[in-house]
Amino acid sequence: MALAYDYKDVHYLPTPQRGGDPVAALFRMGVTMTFAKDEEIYGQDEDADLIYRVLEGAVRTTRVMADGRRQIGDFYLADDVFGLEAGPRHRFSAEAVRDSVILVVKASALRAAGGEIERLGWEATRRELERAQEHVLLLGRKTACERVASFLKDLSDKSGGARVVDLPMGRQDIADYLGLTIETVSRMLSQLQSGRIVSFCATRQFRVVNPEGLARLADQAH
Amino acid sequence: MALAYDYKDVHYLPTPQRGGDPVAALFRMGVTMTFAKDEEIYGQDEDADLIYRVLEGAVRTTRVMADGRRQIGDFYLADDVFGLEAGPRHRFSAEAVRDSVILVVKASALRAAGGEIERLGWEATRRELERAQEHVLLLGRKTACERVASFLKDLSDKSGGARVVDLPMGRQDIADYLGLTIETVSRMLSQLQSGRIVSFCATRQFRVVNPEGLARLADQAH
DNA sequence: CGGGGTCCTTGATGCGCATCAAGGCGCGGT
DNA sequence: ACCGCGCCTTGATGCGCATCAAGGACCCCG
Repeated sequence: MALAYDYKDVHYLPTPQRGGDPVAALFRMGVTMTFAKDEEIYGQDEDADLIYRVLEGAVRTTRVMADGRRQIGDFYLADDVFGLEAGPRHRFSAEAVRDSVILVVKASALRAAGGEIERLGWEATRRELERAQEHVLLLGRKTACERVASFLKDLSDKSGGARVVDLPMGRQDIADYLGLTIETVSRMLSQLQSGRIVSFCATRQFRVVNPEGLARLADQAH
Repeated sequence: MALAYDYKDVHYLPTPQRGGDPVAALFRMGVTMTFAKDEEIYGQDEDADLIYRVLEGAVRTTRVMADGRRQIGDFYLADDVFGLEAGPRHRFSAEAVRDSVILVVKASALRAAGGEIERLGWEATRRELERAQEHVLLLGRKTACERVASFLKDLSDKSGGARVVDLPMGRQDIADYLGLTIETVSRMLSQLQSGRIVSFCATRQFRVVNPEGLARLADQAH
């Protein structure tokens, strides 16, 4: 239901100023929308006419095979831009991982703006590509333990290297991102915990106990 | 050795006209270079100041982990553009799969050109992203047999849906692209052949015997 | 405070692909 | 033609992760 949204959810923005962030320029004429947990933001094979930015919450992009196997392309947290992963049509769908507030802008408007603004769109696309390529390496050549370690490290890095990190998503989402099953994810998390690499304060919050150990497990990659 | 090339390999181009191809505009002021089989075109962590187009031959992008595990990011055949997969520095290296002729242009020159030309660069980056995301799905959720089938179908599609297709790369490269071992690739190829899906005329050339069967195996993806 | 549902963990077993090992095939050199 | 070497195939075995199964932890709601 990307475009058939409720108008109560839409708010026109008075030129948001998010701390001198250059990407904010992309969204000067956007609208905000709210999505409930697990609500679809856009669907596989829908037109890719909009681009999006997370204000609050978390988003996943997913692709489902005919028999139900699911792959998550990426997660997007506060300030991340998504929806660029497409030609004319989206190859993945996007869903709210939990209740989320999303800023939306027309891609065509962006293209029309030209120059500097357009270049920011290219930059964002390039970052997406880099992340996708890291993901390819992870899925192609890392073990289950390395995948989970990479995932936790990535989350920690995204939070500016914080030692205590929240997991916005459940175990099934992690599994579908890492190309594993929920049981294997759970086992690897337990294993990392008993190896004093991380420590779970709650099901969805962990502490990095041994950052070097975590990096070593994650970055066997050169 | 991307930049320390031999000058004998460099030829300035008299505005190449490749059949009205729009991407050709990107390369109006490029130079051609030749690379021998397995020669490096650019290295991991090198500056990403150039973009490339295959004129003849084939190229692979690779990433090697500390312990030698290797992942191939993608293959590039005649007319494909590569080298966009990067911020300031390349995350993958690029090597010639066999003797190849490559057209090279400065990315900064392209950026300076602005407008229409720059947009083509964005388009090319977006196509790269789409391919990387297909690769993620393949590596995350497809079985060995499906991966090999997808690979063969992809090659056939790239050749305009040809029934008889050449494999420019060896089995090890296929394995490193698909996240498998060389033995498994070989076994799956044999299996597809005895299932009358494809038929190998030579080690590096096959015929698509049953296109629907191949598509069914490859495209369990919606 | 207790009941029920969802999500998560842990254990037992099995399978798909990796690993180890041994030839076979094709191709270039002499 | 023949040899030698690299690449590929095929077979035997093992391991890592999936699958199947059974609780346990947490949370919402009465």
